[in-house]
Amino acid sequence: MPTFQAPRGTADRLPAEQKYWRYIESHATGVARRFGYGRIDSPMFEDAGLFVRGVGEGTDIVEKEMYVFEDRGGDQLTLRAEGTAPVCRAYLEHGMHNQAQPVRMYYLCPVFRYERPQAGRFRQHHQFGVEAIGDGDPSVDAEVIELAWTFIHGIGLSDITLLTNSIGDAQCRPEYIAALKSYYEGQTSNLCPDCRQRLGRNPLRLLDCKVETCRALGEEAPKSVECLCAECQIHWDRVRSYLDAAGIPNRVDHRLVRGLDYYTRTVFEIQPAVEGAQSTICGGGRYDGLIEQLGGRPTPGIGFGSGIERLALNLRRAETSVPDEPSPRYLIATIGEDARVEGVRLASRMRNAGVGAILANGGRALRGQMRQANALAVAATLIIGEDEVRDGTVVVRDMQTSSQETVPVDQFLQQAAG
RNA sequence: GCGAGCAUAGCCAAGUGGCCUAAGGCGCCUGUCUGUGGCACAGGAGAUCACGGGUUCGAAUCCCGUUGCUCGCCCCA
Repeated sequence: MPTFQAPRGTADRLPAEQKYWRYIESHATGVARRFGYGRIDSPMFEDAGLFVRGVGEGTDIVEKEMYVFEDRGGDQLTLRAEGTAPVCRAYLEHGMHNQAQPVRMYYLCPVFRYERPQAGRFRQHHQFGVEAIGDGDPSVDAEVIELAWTFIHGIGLSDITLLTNSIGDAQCRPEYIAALKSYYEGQTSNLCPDCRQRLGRNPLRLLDCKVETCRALGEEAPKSVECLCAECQIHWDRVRSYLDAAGIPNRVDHRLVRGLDYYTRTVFEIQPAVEGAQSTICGGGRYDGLIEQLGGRPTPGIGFGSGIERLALNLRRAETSVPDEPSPRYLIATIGEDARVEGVRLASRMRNAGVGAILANGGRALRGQMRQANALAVAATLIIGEDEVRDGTVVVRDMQTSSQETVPVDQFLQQAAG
């Protein structure tokens, strides 16, 4: 017999860990609602071209991480590789520019990338993300960042750092990159081999290299916020002052650059205090060129994505207390076949009345059924034997106090439902 | 895509070439207790020792390959 296991980089989410997910999701939807964001669910797969165009041809995601397949009709499709491009596609497809701007949306969905799995990284992971499309005002930047901050604080992760930066726009970024390049070109002998490669392809990436000598060079390198054009400068100053007004502490990190091509101006990340390679739990930024890139009129937008697996990992690490999933309070134990029938009847009536009930494994002696009640940690066990069947009663045993009383079935139902 | 470590029952694990037809613990099931849990005691089920090949009289144990997992790099959430 062949055996199967979950595909590499994927994981079963077992009942025992569901509480973390329910907890995170309910906080996410709650925060989104308070900020006025409406939920959007887009398809799990899209036209492959959407991501190629949206995320950028040279990015790792497009170059080597997308799940691309051809369907039976010959269309090239891609499992959702990222959250923002599909939302922008929907914005265009449904003419959302006719709604009040910005259009505020959030999503909670799986994302697929073909990567080497490791701590906090999977081939299928899940993101909570928001997008505010159609208004380039810096107050929207601050709003989105505040939403992220509020969300992560709300789930109980308080030892976190918000990093911000501005990487300019189509006007000023080329100049900045040129400045950066010429700075590093004078230092090539001090660069690590990786960085020498990056210099040609993606100079921004030199900034976040971890090699000691490169780090030192990065400290001295030209900073993007020093090369902003006038508009970007004003935008950046306002974002910062709005963040101050909202009381959101943040640290400007000149080395913060993001790997997706579409980012402009404001970029940000939230990091937990615990060191780890895959530590970023939230990342986002402004993408004012993306909608146009996808065939729409120039439309500003900003958003973030937050990895739920990483959030859950951090909740566990921080030993944050997370409420248990509600489970039935009652287990029904029966003795004999006649009682069994009554047990089935009672369970059914209870559930119809909105009361949770589990029928014990009837093949076992009462003793075994009681053990089961204990293992399932129910609040009370309902026992039905010959006497109870005859009298139309049920024994209600409180598992905590070990006290029990015999009550008429109807009376019990009324009490339990009320 | 690159580098490193690991792989024994559902989980944790002993075992480092021959009393291994594989210890122990958790969990599960049964009994002690004919209709009453948590404790204790007794018993039971559950393992092609990841897979394939090799070395050897003999392999869970040594070697090679494959697969998987974990960790790091790259990148990202």
